[in-house]
Amino acid sequence: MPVSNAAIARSLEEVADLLELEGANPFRVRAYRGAARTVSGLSQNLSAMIAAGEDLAELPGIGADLAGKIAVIVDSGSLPLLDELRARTPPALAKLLGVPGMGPKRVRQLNAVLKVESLEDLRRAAAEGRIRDVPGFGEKTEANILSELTQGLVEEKRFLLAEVEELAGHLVAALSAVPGTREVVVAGSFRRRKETVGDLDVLAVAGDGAGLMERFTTLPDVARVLAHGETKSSVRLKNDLQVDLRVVPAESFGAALHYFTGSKAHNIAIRRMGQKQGLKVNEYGVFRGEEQIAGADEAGIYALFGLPEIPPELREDRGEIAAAANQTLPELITVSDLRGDLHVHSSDSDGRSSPAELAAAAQALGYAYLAVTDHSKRLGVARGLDAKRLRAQIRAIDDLNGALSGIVLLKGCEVDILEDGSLDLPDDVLGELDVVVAAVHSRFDLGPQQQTERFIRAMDRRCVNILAHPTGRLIGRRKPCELDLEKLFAAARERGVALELNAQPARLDLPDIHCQAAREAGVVIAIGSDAHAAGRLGDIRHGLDQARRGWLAAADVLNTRPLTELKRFLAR
DNA sequence: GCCGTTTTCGGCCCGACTGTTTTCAGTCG
Repeated sequence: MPVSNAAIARSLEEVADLLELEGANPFRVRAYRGAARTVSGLSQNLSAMIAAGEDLAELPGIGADLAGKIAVIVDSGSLPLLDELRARTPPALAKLLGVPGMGPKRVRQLNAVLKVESLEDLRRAAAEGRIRDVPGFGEKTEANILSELTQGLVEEKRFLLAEVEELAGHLVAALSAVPGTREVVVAGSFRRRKETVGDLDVLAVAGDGAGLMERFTTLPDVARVLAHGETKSSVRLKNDLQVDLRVVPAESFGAALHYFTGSKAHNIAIRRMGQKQGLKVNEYGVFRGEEQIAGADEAGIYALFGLPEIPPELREDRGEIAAAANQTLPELITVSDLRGDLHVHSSDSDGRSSPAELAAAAQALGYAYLAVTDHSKRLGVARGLDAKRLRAQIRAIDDLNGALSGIVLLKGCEVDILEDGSLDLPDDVLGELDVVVAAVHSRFDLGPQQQTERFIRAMDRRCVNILAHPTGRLIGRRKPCELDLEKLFAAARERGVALELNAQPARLDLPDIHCQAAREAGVVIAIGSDAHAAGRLGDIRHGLDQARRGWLAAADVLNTRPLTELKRFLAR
C-alpha cells in the first residue's frame, strides 16, 4: 500500500523533534518542519508524484536531500535517519516538548541531570522537588511544570471554529466595554477562519492599557493567568481555551493585525520580502531604519510591496503572495452569492422541520431554491426513505411548489453509496428527482484504490449530481477515508458531478486545501448546509468560510447559479 | 537543510514575557 502524505509528514516532524532534542542546527530542524508542512498541504499523493517521475525538489522547502529522503520513505516505508535518532534518544522524550514552558534546551538539561525520560519521570521529579535545584530552573518553573502536568492539558486541544464563535463575541464585548478602548479584534486562526483554533489572539487599541489588562485577566471565565504584562497577557479559560491579548498603539494597529492574523508562514514570507528591500517588518509597523513607513492599516503594508490586500482566509503561504503579485487572486465567494442550498433534511427522515418550514426559512434567507435531500432506506437510524416513501415526498413537494411563490423546492435525496459503489435506491425513482446527492456512510476503512473505485462507480450512475462530504472525516473524531483525490477530481469533472463542501462545523468536507485543488482541476463545488432543521440553514456560513480558504470564487460554486443554469448542470 | 534581484556560501523573522539571573537564556507565538 502506498505511504500516505500524512505518514511522510509525521516522519519528517518526528525527525525535527528528535534533532531539536539533540541540539542540532536549529535551521536544519526548521527545514524538516517546513518540509513536513509542505507535504501535509499537498493534495497530490507523493507516492504517485514519484511514480510519475516528478521532481519533488521543485516543492517549496524541499531540496535535493529531502526529496531523496522522501523517496526512501515511499520506497521502504521507513527512514534510516529517523531509526538512528530513535535509537539514540528515548522516544518518550519528544513528548516533553508538548509541556508548555518546556523547550529542547530544558528537556535536554533535565534528561542529562535527572535522567528524566518521560512525562511520568517529569511529573515525579517536579512533585519530589528535584527540579528546582537544576541549573537554569527554580521553584516557580518547577511549580508551573507540575501544574501543567496535573491538569492534564499536555495533549494539545483544538476547538472547532464554530464552537468558539460565541465566546469570542462575549470576549470582544467585555473588553470593548473598558473605558477608552477603541479597537478589539480577534485575529489569529480565528480571523483566517481555520476549521479549528488552538487559541484566540485578541488585539486591542486602548486608552488605558493597564486597565484593559486588569479587566482581561480577571474575567469571570478565566481559570488561570499565564502571563500579565503591559502590552501582552495570556489566560487560560475554564474550558481550557487559551486567550492572548495584545495592546498596541493606534499607529501600529494594521501591522499588529497583520502580524497576529498570521499565518506564521505568511508572515515570514512577507518579512523576507521586506528584508530584501532593507525594511524591517514587525508588529509595530514597517520600518526603514528608525522611520516607520507603514503600519496603521493592513492595506498599507501590502501596498508597500506592490500587493493588493490579501484576504485573511488566504494567508497560509500557499501561493497567495505570488498570486497577489500577478493580480490573479480569486474574487472570493461571499454569502450573498448563494442562491440556494442543495443538502437539507426534513422531518420525513431525521430532520426536525417539514418541507414547508424549510421553504419558508430558505425564502427568508433570500434563496431562490432549496433541495430537500432526505436519507435513503439503508440509513435506518435516520429513518431513511425507501422508494415508496420517497415517491410520496415527491408528490407532496410538487403540491407544495404549486402553492409557493419566489422559492422553488427541489426534489432530492441523499442516497447511500453501498460498499460496492451501487446506490441504495433504484434508478427509476432517483430519475424522478431534480437532484441526487450520493454519500458514503459506511466502510470508511477501505483501501485507497477500492474506495476511489467505489466513488467513481457511484458517479457512473447518470442520476448522481453531487458527491456529499467526500472524505467522510469528522474533525477530531474520524480520519478522512483514503482516496486518490486526483483520480476522483478527474472523474467528477468528466461526468459533470459536483463535489460537496459540507458546511457542518465538524465536517467541513471537502477540506479547504482539497477545494483549492479541486478548483484547479476544474471541478464544480456545491456548498451544502446539511441542515436538519429550518433554523440551521444558516450553518452554511461555516462552509463559506472554508470555501474562501479554498480559493473558491462564486463561479466555482454550483449553488450560486440561477435556477435555470443549475437545472442545466443537474441534467448532466 | 534550504535557497539566491548583493550570495553556490552564508545567511536563515522578530519581539514580549518569565524566571533565573545580575545582564540574559529559554520559550512562545
